[in-house]
Amino acid sequence: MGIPRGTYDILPNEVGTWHYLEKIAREVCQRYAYAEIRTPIFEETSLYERGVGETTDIVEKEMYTFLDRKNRSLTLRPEGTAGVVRSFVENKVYADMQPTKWYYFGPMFRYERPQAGRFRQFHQFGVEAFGSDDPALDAEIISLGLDFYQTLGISGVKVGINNVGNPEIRAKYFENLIAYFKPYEAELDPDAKSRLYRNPMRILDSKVKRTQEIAQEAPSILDSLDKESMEYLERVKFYLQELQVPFDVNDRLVRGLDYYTQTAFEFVMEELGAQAGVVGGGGRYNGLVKELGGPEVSGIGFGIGLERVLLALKEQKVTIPTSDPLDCYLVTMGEEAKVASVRILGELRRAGLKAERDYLDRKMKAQLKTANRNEARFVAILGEEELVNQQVQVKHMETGEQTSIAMDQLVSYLLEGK
RNA sequence: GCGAUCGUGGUGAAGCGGUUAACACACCGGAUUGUGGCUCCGGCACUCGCGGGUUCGAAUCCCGUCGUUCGCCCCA
Repeated sequence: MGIPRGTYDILPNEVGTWHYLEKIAREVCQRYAYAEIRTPIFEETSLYERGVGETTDIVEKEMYTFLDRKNRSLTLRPEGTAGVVRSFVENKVYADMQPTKWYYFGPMFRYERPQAGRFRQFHQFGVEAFGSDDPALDAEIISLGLDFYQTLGISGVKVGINNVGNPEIRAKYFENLIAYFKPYEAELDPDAKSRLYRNPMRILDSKVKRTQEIAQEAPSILDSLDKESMEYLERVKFYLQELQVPFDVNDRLVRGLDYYTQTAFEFVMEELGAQAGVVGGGGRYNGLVKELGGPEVSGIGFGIGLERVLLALKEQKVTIPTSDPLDCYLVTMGEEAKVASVRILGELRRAGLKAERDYLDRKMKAQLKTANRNEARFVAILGEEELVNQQVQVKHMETGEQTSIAMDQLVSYLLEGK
């Protein structure tokens, strides 16, 4: 037996880091007036088939799908947006005042070969906003994402944006691309060839040299955009400038999910290696709410991969404040003292102090060592002599100073120093 | 799904065909009958992912298998 492939335990000494990520995410969202939503970790399989798109890699080969005892097909969520949109529709939140601005946080599941910054169970922090077509909202979302990285202390995250039009425009653009690539078909690498008729946009960011050369002169989607989409892109750019968000327009930027319309964007950190460089991505999905049974309400959001954020923090040697020192470690000597310590320990804890004692019958020296390891601010020593006098020796671990105080004064003494 | 890589104690690692599997850190104990962070001493792998094979002999070679890490596809 072992842990399933592509998963990992977050041990207590790492949990502090995760708490910190969540805390920053919540604080940033709070500033932008987004509220947290929690949806199930699994959904009906058809939600993803319809929402994410039948021909996407996620749906074709990466879903953790299973039948429950009544033979319903369920799937562990591979991404966050579909479930959130389902909830938006199912709870008729569109009937409330708009826009609706939500964020979420949690594990996602994709059956893939693990790699740097890629796991089968991984964690995303995501944001979704419904009910507005204002390009200022696109800019707000992008800016929120960037703010998250910056607040964490990560620098050098680049924003790439594009406009992928709408399904009709994309269909037309695909034709243009196919027409362009067709004469070169024999020269394309096998991957590119197989994508030619399925999703020619993917050929554009090929890493194969010859394919790259051919793709260099390929038509840009920007030339296929209608006036409305072009203008939309311009407005988003304008608002990003207003928000002082640096960005690059990247007309080759494609996202892996079918539902994107208009704005598509990515957060990239080049130094993180081949796969992990994209630390977040998102876009607008104006048809998705309707596709999933709701009214015609537009939406936009992003997903940020937290394992990749962690990689970035490590790469940039950003340290995270996680220490949680003990207020008092109770050192006992002798059976009677040990018994008496139970009551004292209880009092300390009820008074709100983080307190601990030895449970392994270790010697005083070992107990002090443990206290030291646990970063105890104070140690209270209880031996036979103290017991007789109803006193404890209180030692301040940093200064080494030690004083004798009455047992019933211990709580107030420790609280004073806090 | 494909390619490569590695798999030795709690951790990081040496050993790469021959009687006792280095070393460091961590952990436990002692030096110090009741005082931590430093120092010194001692303890801690009948065994080298698992299965099979080659050999007089394998942690060391071969095959398989499982897993790791990295890359491809794709993505966070």
